[in-house]
Amino acid sequence: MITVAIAEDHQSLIDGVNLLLKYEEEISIVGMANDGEELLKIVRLKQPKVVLMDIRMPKIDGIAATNIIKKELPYTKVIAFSMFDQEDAVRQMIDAGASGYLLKNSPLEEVLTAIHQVVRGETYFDAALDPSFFSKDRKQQVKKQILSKSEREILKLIGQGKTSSEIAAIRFNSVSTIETHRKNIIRKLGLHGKGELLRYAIEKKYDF
Amino acid sequence: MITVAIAEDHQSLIDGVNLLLKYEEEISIVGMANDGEELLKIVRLKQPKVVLMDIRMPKIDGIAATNIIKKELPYTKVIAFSMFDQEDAVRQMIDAGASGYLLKNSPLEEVLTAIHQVVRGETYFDAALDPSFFSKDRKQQVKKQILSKSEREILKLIGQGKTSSEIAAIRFNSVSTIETHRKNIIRKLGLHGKGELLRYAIEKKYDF
DNA sequence: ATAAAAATACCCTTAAAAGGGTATTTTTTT
DNA sequence: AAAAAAATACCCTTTTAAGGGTATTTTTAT
Repeated sequence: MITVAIAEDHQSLIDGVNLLLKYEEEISIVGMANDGEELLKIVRLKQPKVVLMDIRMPKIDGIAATNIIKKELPYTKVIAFSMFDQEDAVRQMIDAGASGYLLKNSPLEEVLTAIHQVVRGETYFDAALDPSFFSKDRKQQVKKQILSKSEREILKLIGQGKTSSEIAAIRFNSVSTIETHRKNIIRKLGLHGKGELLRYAIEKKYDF
Repeated sequence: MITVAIAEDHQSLIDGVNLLLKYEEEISIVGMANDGEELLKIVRLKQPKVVLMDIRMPKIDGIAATNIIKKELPYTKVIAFSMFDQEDAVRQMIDAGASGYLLKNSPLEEVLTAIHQVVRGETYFDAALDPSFFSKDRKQQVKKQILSKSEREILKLIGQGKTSSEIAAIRFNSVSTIETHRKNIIRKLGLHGKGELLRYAIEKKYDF
């Protein structure tokens, strides 16, 4: 039996993961927490094999919590479960000892894959992430299309509230180019609808 | 001399406040921190009269930090310095013992007013806040126009990524009504430009 | 009862953004 | 050298948001 604890700020996400894992016979959710403090209590008590860890949490954030867990219970695998890709966050989570990094807008089935992979001692990183974070031999685990350098730069500027024409001016591109990049980013990340890209860009900025 | 410490995640905001307070002869910034842990160290060491406290901070959040400070140094006045209005945050900061609550999109001069007011033993709350949080006799301190119930509801939905037509469907209003509300919210909060309202709504959601 | 505030809903225009293409040039990788 | 990927830039349409009004009804407070 794979025991799992979930630490997640947003109850809806907990519910979603719960719904998914509830019917997995080899996986059992032994604890849920809405903040880092609560999580640590649960982890100490239940000693789960895997922790699905939100990075952004009240009281104790995911990075701090991961550090504490890996120190106290080094065999516990931590999978970061974050709203969006954020370079600092990935770096810090890996440094803290996380075995995986999932994006919340990924299909929930990825959670299952990641759990099985980390209990086997492997790592699992979602693809919209910058692949330079993990060593070459892990590259094949990056399945989804990732954002190119330009795309990441533009995403950052979008997150700063810039419009396409402002970004075009900054980068000495035509507006068309930025709009093409926007469309490619949207396609690669699987976003839909008007505000989604801006939401992604803004939340990514804060999600660490 | 009024000694002030600033705890703030975003260096640019620290710089801004610093620039403002640098030329105030009766105010002296005795410490700056980028996270709650660092802040507590500084506060214990320097014992400032006033702490400008970001709510959302790494390691120890503003609410936890305020609780600790008010316990250890009850004469230290804490002014919450938050990106946006968030009911829970205001409530929790007041409970933790904060003497004031500023919004970051307020004019910087308000920081000065707030500092002087709290050292006199008074409170200072920014106006885009729901006035029901503070007692009637403090109402006159609420100067700016505040959002009405509908406006706050719509702001919440905007923050959830809903478009005007979706919000109209949810609330059984016409799209025109929602658009009018949007315009009024924008006007009341002093926002400008395309993504600003969405940015405000999204960030508000996370700022606690 | 009568102001004042809030909620409702429309008019207009403009500017983005998004969703759908195609296409060329440059850079990188094999 | 050839293929693949990234960056560039245009075409088209539709939707949404925003900035500028005006205006009626409903609710709340004095």
